[in-house]
Amino acid sequence: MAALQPVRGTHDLLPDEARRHRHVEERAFAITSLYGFGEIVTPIFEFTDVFARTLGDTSDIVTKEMYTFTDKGGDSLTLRPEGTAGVCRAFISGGLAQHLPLKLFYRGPMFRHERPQKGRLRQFHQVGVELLGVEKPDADVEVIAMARHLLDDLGIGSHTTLEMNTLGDVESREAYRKELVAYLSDHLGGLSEDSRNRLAKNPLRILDSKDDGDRKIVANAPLLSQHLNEASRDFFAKVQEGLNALDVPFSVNERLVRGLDYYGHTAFEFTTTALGSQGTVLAGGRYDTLISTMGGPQTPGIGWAAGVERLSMLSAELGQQMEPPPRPVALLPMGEAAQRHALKLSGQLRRLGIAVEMGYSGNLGKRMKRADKARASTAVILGDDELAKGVATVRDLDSGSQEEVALEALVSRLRGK
RNA sequence: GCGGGCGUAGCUCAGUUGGUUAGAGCGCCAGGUUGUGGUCUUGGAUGUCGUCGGUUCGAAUCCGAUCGCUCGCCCCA
Repeated sequence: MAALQPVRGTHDLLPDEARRHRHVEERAFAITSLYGFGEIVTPIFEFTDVFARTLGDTSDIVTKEMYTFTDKGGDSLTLRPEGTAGVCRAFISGGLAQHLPLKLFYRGPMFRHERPQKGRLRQFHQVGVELLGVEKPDADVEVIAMARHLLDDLGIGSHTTLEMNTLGDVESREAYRKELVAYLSDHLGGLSEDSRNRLAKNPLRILDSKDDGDRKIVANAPLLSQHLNEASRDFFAKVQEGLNALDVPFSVNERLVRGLDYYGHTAFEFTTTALGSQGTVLAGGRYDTLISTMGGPQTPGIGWAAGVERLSMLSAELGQQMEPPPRPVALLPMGEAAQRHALKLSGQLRRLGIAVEMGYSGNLGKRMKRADKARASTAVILGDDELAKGVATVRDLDSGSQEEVALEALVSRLRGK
């Protein structure tokens, strides 16, 4: 037990859990397909710069959570902590600008070196989307509605709520930032240590602080919404109108600030109370400056990412039933001639799309037991007696009734089941 | 990175104020039924009591360290 342990914060997915996990990914893929998204697969590691430059020098991800290592060639590489930076890098290196607008879906493992908790692992999985090349608020509406659609599809829609905010465009944000810093500087003494550190680097984050002292100060702080220029205000209004038109409920949370530097305009977050303190289930926002910052052509983007483990836990806890895998037919050959015959039969049946479970060894009783455990619907007993008569015994495992069926008729008989 | 709780069989857990051979249920294996499962019944196996060290005549039990899990903080999916 102590000898061989998985690396801290990593987790094996055994078949039952893996199935649920896969279900989430497949539904996400299916739903996003309905909106015209196609899958992109990017490497799980990139040059460290890809993340360090884009996520922001002050983000927690960059300062303390990255899995960074030096490879044999001396390059600094990092296991991807999130998906957007890699997708944008692929967009630039692949010269995809000529295919805009681009709707991309991705899924796969992400890595963050932090203290594991319920719904938080060091290797975890996300599904996410990026819509590139559309600067109009229609894109925001579509992408957010799609997120709602997915959560509903997974049966957790009623347990999640959508909060949104706008961070405005660069001009609005800079103007606000100045005023916020001025206000907070006047109240420096009351701020927590964390927040004092954030003041110079990323003051907007202080709005989101959970520290009581900070909250009191923040309560009277100037609001971003009052510093939005007309374009930013108009943009946010259009997003809200669109969501209303689609009957996607939301509330505006002025203190919602995303953790990564590249966001502007729309920021949103679907949260739940059913997962302890890890309440965020799906989150995203607009990033119109990211690609150009990375050295690509000025290209607007909006996207979101969702934690597969969190979605999977939620759908499990809320009792959404998984479709069980198909029930197999169990073949129970007794004797060598029967074994050969059953082997052939298993091949035929499987090629017809019928699941087959073949007992590897043991007497009939043991094989029956295994057939039962495999949830087989039917057991086909093939012994020397039967073979000599040119028949097989077909037993219905639910009713317990059985009959002899001619070998020639066996395949069509089992197919009919 | 910081704080609290917890590590006993494959799983869920019990184990009295330290006292001899460490228990239950479930699961697993075998018999009852040498070719008939799911029910029933009888029996059986399985533990470096997370690890290392300390206190003690004696430690699963007390102390320390360490590893892991877990909950919360920070932050996030």
